[in-house]
Amino acid sequence: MPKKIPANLQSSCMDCEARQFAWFEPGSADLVLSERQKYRSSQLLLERNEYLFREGEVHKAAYTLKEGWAICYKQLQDGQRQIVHIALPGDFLGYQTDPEQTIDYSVMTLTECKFCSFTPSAIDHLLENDINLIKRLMEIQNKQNVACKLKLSIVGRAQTRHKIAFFLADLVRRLERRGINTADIISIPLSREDIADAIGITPVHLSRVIVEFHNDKIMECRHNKLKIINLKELQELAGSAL
Amino acid sequence: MPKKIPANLQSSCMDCEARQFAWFEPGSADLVLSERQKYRSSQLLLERNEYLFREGEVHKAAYTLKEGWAICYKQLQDGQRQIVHIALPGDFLGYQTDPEQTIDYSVMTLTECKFCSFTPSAIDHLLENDINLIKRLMEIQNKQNVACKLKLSIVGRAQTRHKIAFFLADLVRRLERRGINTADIISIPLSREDIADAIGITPVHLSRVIVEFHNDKIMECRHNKLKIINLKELQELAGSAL
DNA sequence: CGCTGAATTGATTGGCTTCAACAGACGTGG
DNA sequence: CCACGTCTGTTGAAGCCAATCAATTCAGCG
Repeated sequence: MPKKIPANLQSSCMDCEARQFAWFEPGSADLVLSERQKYRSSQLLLERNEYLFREGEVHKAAYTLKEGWAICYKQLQDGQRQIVHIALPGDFLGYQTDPEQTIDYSVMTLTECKFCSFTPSAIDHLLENDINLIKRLMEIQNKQNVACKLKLSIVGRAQTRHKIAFFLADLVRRLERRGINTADIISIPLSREDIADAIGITPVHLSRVIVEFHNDKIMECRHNKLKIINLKELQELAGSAL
Repeated sequence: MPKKIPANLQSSCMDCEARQFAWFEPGSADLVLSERQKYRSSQLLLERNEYLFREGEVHKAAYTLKEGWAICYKQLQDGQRQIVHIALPGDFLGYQTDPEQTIDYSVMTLTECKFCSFTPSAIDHLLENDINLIKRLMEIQNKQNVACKLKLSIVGRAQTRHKIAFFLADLVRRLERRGINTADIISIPLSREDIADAIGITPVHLSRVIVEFHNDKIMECRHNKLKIINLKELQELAGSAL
């Protein structure tokens, strides 16, 4: 069950580590942050494997993921799952220009997660009074768009080895920007099935190719631990895309 | 070569058939349309198989496709092509929040095409003075986002028959909304390779499955002509997604 | 220590690609 | 108007990559 964090225990936007990548990014407008924060409706705590919202629901809030990992996915009628995004701290989820519309994907936590939520009226108010927030929101949408087209082209046309390399290289880059030392062993709360569903292959085959990568001294990936051995080669396999 | 249409021959936004789907959509603000039109920088005429812009370029304008068909695609390093969108009249192309950024996809015409172009400064001016245009632009980005995630999930996880059905059903729906009678024979300027590159299979295999569909009395597709025989079944194959 | 779920590994199948040959449509020029 | 070349699309045969099914190993945990 999603748990609302009591108001007196909620943390401030000012101290948020995720802010660097989030809607309320740092900038010259820091003075008005406390003003903005008023419109952050509340903070939410979810356990592992809980849903923030599910595809098909009319779910009117939007969220910034503050802490934890989550997956955004769509489901086909035959039950097949395509993960469209691995959500990391700072990612903005669930925003729709029309809040009455059913949402087109589900968000499920992979770890315990903290979210900051925004109601449509709060978002409206922020947008109407802060041109920088509008621009930033557009930028976020734009980036999501670019990333989605890139994934589409990789999933549609790349070879399996390239798909895996792309997925990992992309993830590593994003973790790096969040201050994680990716030269060490990295903790990754993703199952084989999660990765497979993100790149459109089966977990069985993924397993085999990961062994290949290990033999080729590119990377190791076992027990939710990822160790990049040859980042340069991984990125080359991933393509100039990164 | 792209050809600029002389100012005195440019058509008005007011009479534009594509407007219904475009940025300057009809609405209560029709009175200010002539005001908006001032910021439409110019109109462009392209022949078949010409580029509006190419992936990797710094191309600062954005466009509404007014007439014709075009493809938006990305290219992998090995030359593989993924078509990310079939552009039809009204579609808004090439917009980026940061005009200095290189563009992430190419646009090539499939037929003679007419485009209405907007410079970044014109867009900025429009956005700063018309809250409805901001909202409309957000809505467009949002829709593109939703569509891209849907394509990703189909290309990643659906079976070939479903992919083809989805591609065609989606196209038919969009043509219908543009006033084309899709019960008749429809002219489609797409080669086998184009369709194959949109759904991530080979043209050879596509050809075979199209024969199957013909035998199953679902649709025919030959010589750039498409005839839907059993729309209901096509849509069912395509999935509840539509 | 045994239970459970995930990951690996092996054997087999099959869907799709690849390669190659052929047919059809279209445009051009004789 | 037909011959010719080109390009696109179709068809056939062969092979391979990845999926499937099943058995085994492994890690985590009570």
